[in-house]
Amino acid sequence: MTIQIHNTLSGKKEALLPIEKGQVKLYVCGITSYDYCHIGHARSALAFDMIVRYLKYRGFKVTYVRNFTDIDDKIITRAKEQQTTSEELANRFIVEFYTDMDKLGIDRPDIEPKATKHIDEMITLIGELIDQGKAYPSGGDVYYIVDSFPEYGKLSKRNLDDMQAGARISVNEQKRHPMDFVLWKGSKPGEPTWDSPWGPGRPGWHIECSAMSRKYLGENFDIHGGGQDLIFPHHENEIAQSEGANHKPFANYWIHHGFVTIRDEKMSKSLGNFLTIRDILDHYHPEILRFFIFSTHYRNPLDFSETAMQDATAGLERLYECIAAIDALQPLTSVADTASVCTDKDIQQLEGLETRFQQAMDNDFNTAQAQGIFFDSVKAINRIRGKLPAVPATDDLYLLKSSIEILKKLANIMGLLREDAGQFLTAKKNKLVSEGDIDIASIESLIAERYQCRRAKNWVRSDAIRDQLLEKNIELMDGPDGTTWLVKGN
RNA sequence: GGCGGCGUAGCCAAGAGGUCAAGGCAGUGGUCUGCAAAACCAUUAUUCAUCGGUUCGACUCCGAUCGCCGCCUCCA
Repeated sequence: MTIQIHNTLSGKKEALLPIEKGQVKLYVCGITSYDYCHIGHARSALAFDMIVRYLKYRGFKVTYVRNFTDIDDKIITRAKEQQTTSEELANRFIVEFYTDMDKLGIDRPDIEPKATKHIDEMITLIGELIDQGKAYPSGGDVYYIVDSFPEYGKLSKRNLDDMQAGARISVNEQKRHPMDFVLWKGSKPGEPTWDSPWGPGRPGWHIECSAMSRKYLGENFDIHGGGQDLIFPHHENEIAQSEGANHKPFANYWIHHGFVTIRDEKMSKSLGNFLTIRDILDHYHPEILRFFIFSTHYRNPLDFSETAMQDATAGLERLYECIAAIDALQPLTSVADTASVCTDKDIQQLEGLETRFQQAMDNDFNTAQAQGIFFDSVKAINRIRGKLPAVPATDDLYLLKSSIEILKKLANIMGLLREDAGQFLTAKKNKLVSEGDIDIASIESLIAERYQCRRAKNWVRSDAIRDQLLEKNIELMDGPDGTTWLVKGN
């Protein structure tokens, strides 16, 4: 069974057949570094983190390149506002980016090139395009001749005529054709600048990815990815530049993930409806964000809301509760000749876990379906656990423990279930207590008092204590081993 | 206006030409409990926006209609 990937270029799912057997070369457009990252950036980083991990899990060697755009108009403008240099600003937000990525537990790509470190490569590439008559200098800028690339529009499925019908193409006297796009921008006084054969300036946005992907992955490589908003013009232009210069297919597969929306609208600075990664991480454990993001297929829009995050919290806790319960089973109590309590259905369910997971993930990285499979397994595990006698059969115990190990291994591809289950659950409790207006000592002392009341069958006082704590959002649970408690809410 | 996508139970969300339309949340019933809570188990769509067509058979393919979203300008 091969991995099927939805390829934006063909609009269809295709089997992943790398250029070099067993080796996948992946280029992903990273951030423009001028501000804190929002959850849309998180989705991008998380999606490709998952994809890379899955490819590795399936036995591929992966070379993963993700760039930093550290020079562009927004950076220059923002640096001016903050009375600093573009370089300082860009570097500062790269550090902040890493802080967020580390908190989310995202692995570093193999290569993370910065645009400003590859000006020479870009100048070389622009020179090649000019030599081939596919670009022209004009007024200190250099433009790409879109008419020189007959396949222009093949990725975004549009043609030059359609686009010109749209009224929003900016008029620019320097351009021969309104859709020609800039490869090199002449610099204005006070702007960061590099020397070039066409005068001082800086690179256009699209050229960096063509130049850097060629340097690190070659002229033709396997997968190129990014957000859906990059399809046009960014990736379309990259294709025009790279295939125009190299006369070879550029990326074989294009993967584009969907947006994170809020109230069904794309997050954007102009609408002011964006949330930064750290906004979220202030309130939610990183795995909750991951669980939420992977609860939908990567190409679909994902609507952020408190409710959705609460659902994600509940779902993730269900998984952790299951693990914690199995962790708590004592392996030494098992005896070989105890009868098994597992039904064939449960055994089949658990033994099929990894295969079913692979089938889901092979199908264009369907994490939503994969999560469903986790829950199927949890249900089977809980069902068995519920029937377990005080001295369970060795085989049953082994099945439970090994299923949990597989579950954790597979969930790890999405970066989930990495924590110790007990710690995950108590950490949350402690956090909630610290946010409330009662401390653990008072809770414990009231529970101790109630214990005495309950022994004396003083239900009135005992219930009063319970209600008193409930007002503070502390819920009591009487079990055979004493009373435990939790904090209501999320 | 052009192009692309989506519309599945109260909410979120998979699936896919033909046995029961995954799973999560919420709801309901049960186990447990002094009563609860939590947890666990069970259960919840004769139906997949609407209308036509293709087919022995469609939620899944085709066409139209309605609604929503995105791109066409920087954007993950």
